[in-house]
Amino acid sequence: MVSAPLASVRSGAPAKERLRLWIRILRASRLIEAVLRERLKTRFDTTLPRFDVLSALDRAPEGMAMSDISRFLLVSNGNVTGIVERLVTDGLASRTKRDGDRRTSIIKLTPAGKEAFAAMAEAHERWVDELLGSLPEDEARALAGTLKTFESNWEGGV
Amino acid sequence: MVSAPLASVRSGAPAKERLRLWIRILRASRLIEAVLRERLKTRFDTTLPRFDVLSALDRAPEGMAMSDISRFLLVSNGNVTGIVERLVTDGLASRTKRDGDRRTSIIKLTPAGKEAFAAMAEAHERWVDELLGSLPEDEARALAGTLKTFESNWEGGV
DNA sequence: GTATGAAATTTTAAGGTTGAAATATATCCG
DNA sequence: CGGATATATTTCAACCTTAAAATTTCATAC
Repeated sequence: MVSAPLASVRSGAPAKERLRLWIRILRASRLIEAVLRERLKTRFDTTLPRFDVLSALDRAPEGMAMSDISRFLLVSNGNVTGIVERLVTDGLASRTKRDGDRRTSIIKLTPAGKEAFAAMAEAHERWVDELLGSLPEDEARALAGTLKTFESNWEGGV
Repeated sequence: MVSAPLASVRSGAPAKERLRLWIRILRASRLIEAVLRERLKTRFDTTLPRFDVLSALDRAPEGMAMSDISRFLLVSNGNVTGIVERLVTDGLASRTKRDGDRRTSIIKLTPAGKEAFAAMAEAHERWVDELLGSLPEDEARALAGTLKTFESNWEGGV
């Protein structure tokens, strides 16, 4: 035995503290998600996963491969298959083959998809602003900064 | 027309700022959840929702009604039905009727359930500590405080 | 060119999730 | 008492989600 576990050495009781933080992050995101989901349903008759995919596609006018979408949204490949399928059926997205690689589909928003997303995005932004309205501007910025650093560290570390 | 929209008056461009924050919260929680889910599966052959229910039950030695569980975990009633069903099948939870009200079931951990949860909780706490390890202690505390306030405001407002 | 392995995607099975409808029980009030 | 209303829960259909297996296509090395 060379030393106590690192975690115990770092400081008082960090594990408990971080666990509490994690629970708070989880609850906050679930509270917000629940409201957004419900509003997307009642006002636009759509779902959060569909909105997420539209949102990803909207930032990529040149289109995205299926795997780009799943990587960006942090969901599995098979998951995206079904959602895109329904978006295509509904006329909001299109899929074409990429020249030179018949494995890859390129998914794009259709004009109808762009239009539908624009309306949703506008409402979505208002809702989020409302739901997070109790956070003072500076705290929001600080929080975002901390989480950004966290996410950056993720790629390298974990 | 009396005034510009409140959001625009409060300060520069708060909506965008809060939207960014929301996206970061969402991504952070998805990143962490993905790891926890994968580890619960490989090391304990269970799922995050099951773990969540066990965790809720563990804090309530006297047992919980189905609706207590769903309210606490922020999920729907019907959802809990299925998860508890499987926990009971696996011998980790028990359901009994409450005297005087035959609508209500009281769900409790069995001894096997307590034991299984204890092992998982210990690992879970270590994992979270590891995954959030890149956050300095003071930032973690600040973040938790902000989120706590946010959650408190929730009940009153929104 | 042809085997071999890598890459992109879909399929499949199991389970999670919701909102709404259905069921069962309790309570309240005239 | 008996009907109306409220509460606790389950059922249902549709969709989301994952991990793993299967499929298709590509790239590389003989």
